[in-house]
Amino acid sequence: MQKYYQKIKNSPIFYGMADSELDRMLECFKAVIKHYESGDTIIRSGDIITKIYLILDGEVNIEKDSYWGRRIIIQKLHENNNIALSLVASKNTESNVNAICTKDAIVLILNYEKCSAMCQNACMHHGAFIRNMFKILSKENVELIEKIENISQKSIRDKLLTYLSNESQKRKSNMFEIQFNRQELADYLNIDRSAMSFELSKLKQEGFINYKKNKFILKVQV
Amino acid sequence: MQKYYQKIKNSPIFYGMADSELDRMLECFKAVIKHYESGDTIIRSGDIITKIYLILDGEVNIEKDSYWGRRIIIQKLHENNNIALSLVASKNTESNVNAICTKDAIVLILNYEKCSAMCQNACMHHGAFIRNMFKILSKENVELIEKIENISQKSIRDKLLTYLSNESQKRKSNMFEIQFNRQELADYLNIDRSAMSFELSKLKQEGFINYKKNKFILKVQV
DNA sequence: ACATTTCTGTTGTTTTTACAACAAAAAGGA
DNA sequence: TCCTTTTTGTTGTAAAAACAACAGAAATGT
Repeated sequence: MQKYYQKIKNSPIFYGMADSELDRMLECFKAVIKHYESGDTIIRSGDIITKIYLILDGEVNIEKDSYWGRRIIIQKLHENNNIALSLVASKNTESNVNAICTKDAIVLILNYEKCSAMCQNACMHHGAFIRNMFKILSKENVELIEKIENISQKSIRDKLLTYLSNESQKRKSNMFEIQFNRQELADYLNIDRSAMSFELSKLKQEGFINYKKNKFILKVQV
Repeated sequence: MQKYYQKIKNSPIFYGMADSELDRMLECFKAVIKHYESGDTIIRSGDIITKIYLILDGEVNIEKDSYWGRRIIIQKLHENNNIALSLVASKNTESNVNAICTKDAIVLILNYEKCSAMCQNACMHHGAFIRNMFKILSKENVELIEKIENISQKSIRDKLLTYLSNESQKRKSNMFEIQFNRQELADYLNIDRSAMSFELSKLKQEGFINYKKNKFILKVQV
């Protein structure tokens, strides 16, 4: 735990807390560190969730298997993102998604139930904690709406352009690197990989974009 | 304001507050009531948002016009739902969606900025308020993920079955009424209305579902 | 450096969807 | 009630996407 103290301290979930406060919070939440390897399932659809998972390092996909066996990537999560916060907070304890580790990860696990139930002792700072989580949730919310915008486009071309221009806006540059490989991007946008590759080539040929592997350049403002 | 006092009091956003507390909150937030007529635009994409809108009655669609002029319905909101909470809370003040009134609405408008900035006086209960909003946000989050699940399905048929079975689960009955008319449902699921109608007929013919107007019956567990 | 595996791009074919145009049914108003 | 308007269902056609199969490029391990 000590090894990751600085990382934990810098996490937005504990933003603005002094060391002594943080220590008490960690104790109150019965915090533990757990390591996952790429490919591990952190949460399986159907699991009863009572803990919050804070990613300190690595990469985790939130996925869903459709009834017909197709994978849907809902989100890709990294350092400082949380898993299951909204689920636990909404008392909706049964997960309906899978959390799959895609790059070896270090995860801080907080027993939220425990603390929120009988929070008399150390948690004068539960207030600050809630405010932080509130901010995190609201940001997630905005991101989910953005994802809805991306996948709500009519054609493969529109989905790509919307996704790329949203990424460009976020990075405040028309030159950026995306987090997905082609298959993952296709799963994220709910389109066929090969059809997507084809459309990307066309967009490159027509001069709208340029790319090499995961580095993209938007040539026109969409 | 007095006219709607009971409705405001019962709203989840003020859950667990005594009358005196509520009064002070409303003052602190400079709360006002505003009426909108069906068709009115409450928020336009691009607007700078600093207030939270709580729907006391009526219906509001959160929509987005794609660059190419197609309408996307992101959410349909009713009594007790809020508009712009996540936006304001994430300090992301420029709206990128439209909020359109679809049935005459009564809306309580709260000046969130004002209060959260200099909250010394009445707001000992700001804590309870934040906790309530936190819960609301987390619920919204779960709903957005459900919407993503719905529209991430591959075919029109799968989208319909996923949507209908999710609705059925929420109402805990295989017989339920949906909130959308056909055009709205098509816009929500991002599909063509006529193609959707055709698929609905087929599903009915094949015995998977039955429906009349907005009343649906799921005949098989999907 | 080489072999092996994974990832990405290309092409033709089949399937699905969007679109347009219209018919039928339902809702609303005078 | 009848007329008008809105909503929903049906059909054929054109366009787009999925799928499959494979080639080429890049990454990985030895």
